[in-house]
This record gives sequence, C-alpha cells and structure tokens, in this order.
Amino acid sequence: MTDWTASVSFIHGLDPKARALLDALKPVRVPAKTVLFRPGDTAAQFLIVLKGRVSVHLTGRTGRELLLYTVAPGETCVQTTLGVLGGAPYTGEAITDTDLVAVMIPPAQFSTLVRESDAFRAFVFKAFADRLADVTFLLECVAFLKVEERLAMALLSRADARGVVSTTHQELATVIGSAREVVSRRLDTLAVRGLIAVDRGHISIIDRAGLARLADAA
Amino acid sequence: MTDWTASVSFIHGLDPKARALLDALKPVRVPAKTVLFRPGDTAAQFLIVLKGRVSVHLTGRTGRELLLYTVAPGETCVQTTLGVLGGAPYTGEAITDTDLVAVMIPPAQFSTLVRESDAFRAFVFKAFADRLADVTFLLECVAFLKVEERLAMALLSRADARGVVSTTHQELATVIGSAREVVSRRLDTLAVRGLIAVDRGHISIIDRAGLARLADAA
DNA sequence: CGCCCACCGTGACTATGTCACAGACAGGAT
DNA sequence: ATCCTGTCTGTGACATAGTCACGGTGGGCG
Repeated sequence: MTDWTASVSFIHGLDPKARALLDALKPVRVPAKTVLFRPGDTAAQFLIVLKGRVSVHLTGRTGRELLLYTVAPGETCVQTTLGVLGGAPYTGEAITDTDLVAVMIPPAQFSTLVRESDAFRAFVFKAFADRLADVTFLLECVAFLKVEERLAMALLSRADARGVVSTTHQELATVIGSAREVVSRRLDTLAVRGLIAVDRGHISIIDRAGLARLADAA
Repeated sequence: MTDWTASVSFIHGLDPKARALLDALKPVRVPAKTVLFRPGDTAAQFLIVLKGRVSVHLTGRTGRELLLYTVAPGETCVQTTLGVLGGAPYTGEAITDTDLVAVMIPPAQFSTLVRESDAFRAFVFKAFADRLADVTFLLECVAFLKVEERLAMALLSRADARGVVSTTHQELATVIGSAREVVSRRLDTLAVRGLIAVDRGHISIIDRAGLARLADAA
C-alpha cells in the first residue's frame, strides 16, 4: 500500500513536494484493542488514521470512564499534536476499537509540512478546532443535561438503519458519562414508556420521534 | 500606545516584517462587563488580549453557568480562531471581567502571519493546545470529582496571599459547575471542620494543608 | 431612615452515583 | 445434552448533588 495518500481527503490539496514527502512514509498496522497512549505519555509522532477507529476516553479514580471522542479514517488524534508541539502530555487513554492502519509523521516532517503546505496546515487547524468543539459540547452535555436526555441522544446517534443499537449498558454509560446501573434503570423507564425495547446486547428504537423530542430538550 | 507589541511575549520571536504588520494595528478598548461574543456568533477577527481579562462560560437551559476558561494578557481567545478558520460558531459566552485592551487581527493578516511567521504559528498552536487541555481537565473534574474536591481546588487557586477568597457563593458555583445552594452547604461543612471561615462576600482559608489534601484526592 | 437588591441559609424533594449482590444468558468444554 | 464460566443485566439501600420555593440579612443609597 504505497498510494495511501489517495485515501485521505486533505491530500488532494497538497502541492507535489508535500505529497511526495508523505508518500515516502509507510503506514503501520495495529491490532484491535491495543492501547496506543495512556495518560502521561508524550506522543512523539503525528498520527493520521487511514482505516479503523480509535477511541479516546478519560478514566476517573472510581473506575468510571467517559468517551472523549473517536478518531475515524482521515482524521488525526489531536493529542498527538499536543505532544509533537512540545506541549502537554496525553490526558486521555487511546485504544484501537478495530484493527487499525495509520500513518505516523515524525516531528521534522510535521514541521516542514505545517510551514510549507497551506493544505496541511488547514488540516491540522481544523482537527484542533473540531476536537475543541467536540470536547466543549461534551462538557456542556455532562454539566447541564439529564441522563435521560444524553441517553436519548446517544441512542439516536448510534442506531443503525433499522433503529437497532448494538451496545451494552456499560458502553452507553461510558458514552454519556454515567454509571451502568443508572443507564439500566433509565432504559427501563424508556422501555415502559414504549420508546424502546431492550434485549441483551442490543436496544431497538420503537418511537424515534419520541426519543428525538427528549434529546431536543438540549 | 503604538508600541503594544512589546507587551506580548511571543512577539519577541517575530521577524521584522511580521512585527511591522502587527504594529500597524491599533489596540481597541472595551469597558468591563461587555459581552464580546455569545453562542452562535461567528468571530471575524483573531483577538489577543493586552490588558484586562475575559471570561468565557457556558450556560445551560436551567440558567446554570460554568466557567470554561479565562483569557489573560498575552493570550488569545481561541474560539475567535475557530471562527477565523471558517469553522464552527462560538459555543460559549465571552464577557470582559475588567476594562480590556486588545488587538484584533483581521483574517487576511492572520493568514499571512500564520503562513510566514514560525513564532506566530507556534503561538496559535500553543493557544489551541492549552485550551484543549484546559477544557479536557475541566471535563474530567466535572465528570469525576465531588463538589467538595472541586471546591477545595477552586478556593486554593483563587486565594490571595493572605488566604482570602473574595467571591460570592454564586461565582464559586459557576467556577466548579454546581449550584449556589450546594456550594453554600459545602462551605458550611468545610467551616465546621475548621478548614475555612465564611463571611458575606469573602472566604478565609484557615487550614491550607487540609484543603490541599481534599483537592489532591484528584 | 427606610427601601431595595444582592447575598446567603434552609427544608423538602428529585435525580444521580455507588456498593453489594443476585440472576440470566451465551457459547464453549465435556 | 449438560455443565461452567465469564459477561451482561436487575435491584435494594444508601450517599451525594441539583432544584425549587421560600425567608432572612446587611449594606448602600435616595
């Protein structure tokens, strides 16, 4: 896979020199469930995901976890950028959800690209901006919204075309920053009200509009 | 005040051309308690604070507020950057705490600087990185720490040399993302335990080590 | 001096988080 | 088929936090 640059959108805007520089880098493969970074690590490379997904989450002392964001193909893990820029160490834990193919850009090349390529610079800025917006939005949700509202949002955003959400209560709890027991009980009340149906390992949305109404209160 | 560039540290690293470009801009003055941006606004200028302070906070439907971060002299309000980069609109509300002197950099100049000045680019990246770290840390606190712990941290960080914190309970509540009544009650219990003394409008720290122990649990 | 407004205290109630278990199910092993 | 084991889910009891609706209090200012 030499021509990986074709699969990342911002590459199209790159000048030939920058593109050649990137083409010289070989993608790395990482199996699913691997811990890429943990709190305190300082990333030394700038990472761009080509295939697969990485999720980054915070962990509290009590063991509770909160999903910060996920990194999809064509995106970068901004926290690696913090490290590359000589800034703060990693504050979250990054784990590969699936088998991963990614490109690591060493600091020297990163500096060159950011200096000389408008398109690359725009990519990095946008990545920062998006993450900052993500995290701010998440903060707003956790600080101000009720569990039921966050749960409705999470269910709607994770449902497949048939309205089925295939996750455990624990995973939902992580996504909305709550505890499994709380999620279980809330799901119960939603089920009693006829909005959803719960089964082991997956939840079916019955009244999408009703859920949307709950989520919209935000 | 033509020579304002002397008062911002990153300027020292600028090449003469960039510095001249900045020197041509005239600082603006804004009175205290002015709303600079509100949710939904799209900032058109990149803002650097020279004197005074801006605080940026989120507001929930219930009227509860949460202090996102403050912008001190020499810093920038990154959310304006999001706007300048053509990204998302403002999600917080920015209000001047004090009378403010600031420089507004129009998009054209911003682009030029970011392309041609290594020092300016580093400044912008660092601003992003710091804010992202700030917001992530805040999220971690709100999601995982108890009110008492957050309160202890807030008191310690806001105390003057004599250990006096001059804020209302409401302001503390905003800082830690809780409600005034909750803060009042917690302050009570801290006072009963001899860690602090409360008066109308200000709180005195009596046992700094004890508070630090509470805050450290984090 | 009296009034008003920002601050603070309190009780009652609801929502959430935590802990400690118990039950229930799936899929592999025997 | 039966058992076994680890994961997932349900529940009760309790602690902590947030919300609502007041009442009290003190200081500044007309």
